[in-house]
Order: sequence, then C-alpha cells, then structure tokens
Amino acid sequence: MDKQTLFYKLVSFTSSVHRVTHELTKNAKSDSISQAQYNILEYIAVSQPVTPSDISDCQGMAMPNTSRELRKLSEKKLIEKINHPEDRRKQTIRLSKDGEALMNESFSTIESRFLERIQHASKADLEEMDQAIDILQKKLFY
Amino acid sequence: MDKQTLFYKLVSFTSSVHRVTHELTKNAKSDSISQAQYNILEYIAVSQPVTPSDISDCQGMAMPNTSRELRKLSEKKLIEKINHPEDRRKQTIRLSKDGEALMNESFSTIESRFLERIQHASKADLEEMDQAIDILQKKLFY
DNA sequence: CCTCTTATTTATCATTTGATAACTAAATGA
DNA sequence: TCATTTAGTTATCAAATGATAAATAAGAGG
Repeated sequence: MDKQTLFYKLVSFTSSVHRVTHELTKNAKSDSISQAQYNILEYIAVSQPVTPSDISDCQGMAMPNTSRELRKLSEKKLIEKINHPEDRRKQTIRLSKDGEALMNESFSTIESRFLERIQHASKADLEEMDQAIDILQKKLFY
Repeated sequence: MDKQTLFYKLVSFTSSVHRVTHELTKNAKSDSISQAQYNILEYIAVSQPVTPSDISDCQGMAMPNTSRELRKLSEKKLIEKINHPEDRRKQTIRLSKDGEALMNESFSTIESRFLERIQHASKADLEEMDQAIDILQKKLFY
C-alpha cells in the first residue's frame, strides 16, 4: 500500500461520499431556504451556540455575505441573534424553535433514506462500518 | 451499535470528509474555470468518455445548463466534442490535451497536500486506512 | 412516410453567490 | 484620551447557477 495508490483510492472514495451524500440530502432541505442558508443552519445545529465570525470562518464565506445570509435567516425567523453580555460587539447565534423544527424535518428525511440504504446490513456489517469510520475520522479526516 | 447511532456518526463523518476535501482542493483549481466547470472536468477525467447526458445526470445539472458549461469548456479548448459514429444525436466528450494538463496540475497539487496530511502515518496506519476505505466504499458509499 | 421520442442547443430570466468599499460601534491599549 | 483593532453591517456590483420555454435534428416504430 504505497501512498500514491492510497491517494487515488481516496479520490474515488471522496467522490463516492459526495455522490451518496447528495443522494441522501437531495430535496431534504426546505424550499424556503437556499443551499448556503441550509449549510449555515446545519452548522449552527451541530455547533451552537456560534458567532457570525465562526460561521464565516467555517463556511469560508466572507463576513459581509455571512451577515447578509444571517439577516435573511433571521427575517425568516429560523435563527435568533443574542447580544453577547460581555463583549457587545459579539453576537451569539442560535436556532429558533422554527429553525429547530425545520432542521429536524430535514435530518429525519435524511435518516430514513440512510436506514433504507443500510437495511440489508448485518450486525457485523454495522460494527465494521463503525470501526472504519473511526479509523478514517481519526487518521485522515481529522 | 444501533443504526441511529451510526447515522449520527455518519453525519459527523461526512461533514469531516467535506471539510478536509475542501482544504485539500482549495485553490487547486485554475482561476480560468468556475467550480461547476471544474466539477465537470473532474468527472470527465475519471469517467471519460462520457456524453452530455451522463454529465447532466451525474452532476444533477439540467441539460440546458450542462450544454452551456460544455460550450464554455469547449471554447476554452479544455474539452473536445466528438460526434458519435452510430447515433448522430449523441456526442462523446473527452478532455483535450490542455484539459488533461490542467487537471493533472490540480491533481498534483491535491496529492501533495494529501501526502503532507498523512506524512506521519505508519505503514500499519496506511494499511488500516486502505481497508477502512474498502469497507465503507462497499457497504455504505456504493 | 409520419409520428413520437431522444439528445442536445439556444435564448432568456431570476436567484444565488462572491467580492469589495465604506461604514458603525465597541473593545483594547499606549 | 486617542489611535488601533475587532465584530459586524450596509450597499453595490459582477459572476455563477438554476429554471423554463422553445427549437433543431436524428433515431425508432408503426
């Protein structure tokens, strides 16, 4: 197993991951938000509470654009902006009740597609996948 | 290892894969093409020869838009459209010499970043990653 | 030959995304 | 206190992407 062979394998693998992720998430997002807005909500959902700067860094989106999208999400009542008590320049962003509900809906659509995909997996298969994910997460996708 | 736990693990894993892929490929594409055009070239590179319909299906891009992007790539001399000998409605798309060169450049940038990322991996680590990729590719990301 | 279907193109338009300059307001620190 | 830095906003513009209608042109099947 030389490194170059592993690289080619990785290219093919990541392409598969992207394709399958796309299949699982396709149309799972509400039509009322754009893809970028969905990505932001997803990030907030798993990392909240976050600041606009966190979002900007993590999504690779310039601050003015992040600010614009957060304003739209706020207008749609999907997030809440809370002033930081100590540093009044900072904000804390959280999903609103509506935002939580919207993301839960998406996640449950995605989850049921995932369950369909692995419906024929045995207990041993699940165990193997679990371990494989651990290895890759730790050694490659850290 | 119940399926729901595995699902949550998968969500976190795919998010890591996307983040790392983004780090590896960031700025690796030539400035002369857009992201969608790069995605198309990458698909052609690993799957050629392909037809415009293949690209449309695989990229989830509507035919008129696929056609437009292929025209732009063709104008940039990065691909060649060859008429199918049997069915004259069909086309065969291939990378041109320039297209090959451009993709090779990108791939080698990405590869060197990958090598940097795994520079401290032992022979056993590489072996483990290789097997983990095989398992996931076969059982989950098929 | 005629109709239907398939593969692709052209044209057009709305929306989204990305980039930049200029701004406000608050903290920081000499 | 005053200059500088940090966090976020507003405004604006260009470019990329997505969606749709309508066209061309060739194969397929009766």
